[in-house]
Amino acid sequence: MKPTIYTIAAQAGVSIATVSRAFNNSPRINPATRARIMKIAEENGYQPSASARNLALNSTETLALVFPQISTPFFSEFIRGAESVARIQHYQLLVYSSADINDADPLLRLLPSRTDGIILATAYSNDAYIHRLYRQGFPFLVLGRSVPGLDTGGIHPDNESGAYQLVKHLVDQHGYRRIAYIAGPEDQLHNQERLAGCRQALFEAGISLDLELIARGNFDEAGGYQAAQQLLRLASPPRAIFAANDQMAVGAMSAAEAMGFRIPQDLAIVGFDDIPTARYLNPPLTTVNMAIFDQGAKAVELLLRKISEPEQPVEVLATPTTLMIRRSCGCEE
Amino acid sequence: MKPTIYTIAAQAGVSIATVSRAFNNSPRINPATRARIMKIAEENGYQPSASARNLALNSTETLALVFPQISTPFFSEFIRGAESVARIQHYQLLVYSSADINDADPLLRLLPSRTDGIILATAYSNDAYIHRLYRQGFPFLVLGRSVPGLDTGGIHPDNESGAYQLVKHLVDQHGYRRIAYIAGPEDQLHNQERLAGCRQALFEAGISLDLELIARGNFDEAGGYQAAQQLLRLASPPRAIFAANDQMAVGAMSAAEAMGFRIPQDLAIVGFDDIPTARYLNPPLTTVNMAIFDQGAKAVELLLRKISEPEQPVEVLATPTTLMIRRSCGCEE
DNA sequence: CTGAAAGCGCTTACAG
DNA sequence: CTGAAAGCGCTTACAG
Repeated sequence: MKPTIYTIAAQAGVSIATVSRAFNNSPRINPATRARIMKIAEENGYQPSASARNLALNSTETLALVFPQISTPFFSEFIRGAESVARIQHYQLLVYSSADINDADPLLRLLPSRTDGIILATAYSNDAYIHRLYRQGFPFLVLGRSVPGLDTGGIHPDNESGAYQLVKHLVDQHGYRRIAYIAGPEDQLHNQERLAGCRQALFEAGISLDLELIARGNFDEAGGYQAAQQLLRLASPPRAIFAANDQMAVGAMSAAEAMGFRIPQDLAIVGFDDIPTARYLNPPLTTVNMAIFDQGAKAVELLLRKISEPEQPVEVLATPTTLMIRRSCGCEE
Repeated sequence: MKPTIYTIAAQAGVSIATVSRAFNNSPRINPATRARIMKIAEENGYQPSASARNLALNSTETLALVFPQISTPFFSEFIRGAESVARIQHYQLLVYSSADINDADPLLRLLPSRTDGIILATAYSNDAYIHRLYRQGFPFLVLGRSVPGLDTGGIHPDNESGAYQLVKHLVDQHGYRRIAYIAGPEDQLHNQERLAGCRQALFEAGISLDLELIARGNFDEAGGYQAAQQLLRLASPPRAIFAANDQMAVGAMSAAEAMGFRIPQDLAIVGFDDIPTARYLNPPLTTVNMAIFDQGAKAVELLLRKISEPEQPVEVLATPTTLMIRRSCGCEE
C-alpha cells in the first residue's frame, strides 16, 4: 500500500540503489535520472522510512531532552532554542519529563537505543546509571548539577556574576542591607552559584548573610510564596528579597502584597532568569537575563559536537548573563 | 562493540528468536530460559535497537506534537499532560515548533515516515497538505482551528460556556456594562468561541459589544499590552477588559498600571486559561480554568485510539472549563 | 553513472 | 518451548 523504495524504483525503471542516491543527494547520479525519480516519488507521496534508514546508518538523528518539571517558563524557552538548532541539523527532539527518580532511571536505560544523545536536566537520577552511560561512551550532557566524579562538560550560564551584580545593585544603588535569599533546591548548581554571587556582593559590602534570611522555595511560585511569608513574619523582616528564580519571585511578590507590603516602597523583590512575564509584572521585575533560548541552542550544538567528534575533550560553553533593572528593586526605570 | 540480539543469543546459547521472545514477554518461552537471558542482557547492557524493532513491526511508537509557539505556559502544561499518557502507552513524543507556514509544510511531509501520528496545533499550515494526510489515512489531530472540509475530531474545551460565565459574572455580580474584549488571532477557534460566549452574555444583559471595544492582541503579553493601551486611550474607556487568554491579560494589567489605572477599582481585567502564574499576579487574576494538562492527556488518548482503531468514527472529547474567581474582577475572593 | 547484493538488528509464521 | 529463515526498507562498497 504505502510506497517503498521498491515501488519508486520499479516505476522509474531503475534499481533501488539509484533511488536511494537520488534522495541522498549523491553526486554520483545523473541529474536527469534524479529529477525523474523525484517526480515519481512526489506523485506517489513517497518518503523514505526513517526506521529503515536509521537501521542501515546506525543513527537515529534524534536527541532526548529529559526535564524534571517540564512545565516551566524556563523549559519552554529552552526547548525553543534547542529546537532551532536541532532542526537545522535535521535532528528530532524527543521530550521527556521525569518527575522523580523512579521515572528517570528506566528512561535513561531506554534512551541509548532510541537516540543519539541525551540532554539531562533533571536533578533526580541515579548517578550510577549516568556513570554507566559514560563508560559506554554514549554522548550526553548533564545540566544544572554536577555528577560527582564525572566531567561531561555542558552549558555554563554565569550565575555567580549575575547574582553578584544584582545584589551589588541592591546594596550600592539602594542602600539595602537586610537582604534575604529565597533558595532553590540545594543540589542545583543554579542555586548554589546564585547564592555564592549573593554572598560575595554582601561580603564586599561588609554584610554577612544572616541565616534566618535564607528560606527555601523549591524554584516554583508556591515555594516562593511560602518562603516569603516566612521571611516577612520575622521579628525583623528583610528590606529586600532576592529570589533565586523568577517563578519564586512571582510567588514572593504575591505573598508580600497579601501581607500588606508595598513593592518596592516597603520591600524590594528581585529574581533571576528574566522569564517572558517578568517585565509585565506589577511592578515590573528586576532580574537577571539568562539567555535561555541561547542555552537551549548551545546545549544542542555541544551535544551534536560530542556525537560527531567523540574524541574531542569536553567543552563548557559559557552563556551570558545580563542585569535587567526594572522597578521591583526600587528604581524608577 | 555494542551488543546486539546476536551477542546475547550466543552467550545464552539460544537462538535470536528466543532472545526476542524473552524481551517481548512472549508466553511461549520457558521462564527459566527467559530469566537467564535477561540476566545476560543486563550484564551486557543490552537494549534492543528501536530502529530495527520499528522496521520489523512497521511502527515507530512515536507521536509528533507540532506547536506554533512552543514557548507558552499553555504549551508546557499541555505537553506535560500529553507525556503522562504517552509514557504509559510506551510512546515517545517528538516536539516541533513551527513558527510559520514555511516550516510547517516540510515538517508535515516528513512526519508520516517517522511517527505514527501527529497532533497539529499550529495555525499556519497548508490545508492542501493536511487533506493529503487525511487521504493517506495517516492518523492526526488538528487542535485550535478547523480545517475546511475535514472532520478530524479532536479535543473541545468548552470555550464558549467558560467565556459566557466569566462575562456574565462581570455583568451580574459587578454591574459592569462597558466591557472590552482583547482578541487572539482571528482564525483560532479558541478566540472565536470565547468571543461568542462573551457576546452571548452581553446580549442577554441587553448590552451590545461596541466595535471600538474589540482590540486584537495576538495571544501574547506584548499584544495584550498594546491592545489595552489602545482601549484605555478611548474617549470613553472600558470599565472591564476580558482578554482572550491569560498571557494577554498579564500584558493588559501591566499597561493599565503604567497608565495609572488601579485594578480592579478603576478597571477590572479578566483572562482565560488559568496559567500557573494567574493566581500569583497582583491582583490575582480572575480567569477560566481550561484543564490544560487534561487536554494534553486526552489529545494523546484520542490519537492513540485513532491509530489502533482506524475504522472507528472520529471522536470529539470535551474538556471542562471552570470559572476561577479571584480579585482582578473586583471580588474580595 | 548504475546495479546486484550484502548487511543493519529486529519479529514472527512455520515447523518441530 | 525453541530454532531456522524470511522479511521489514533502507545504505553503500564493489564491480562494471
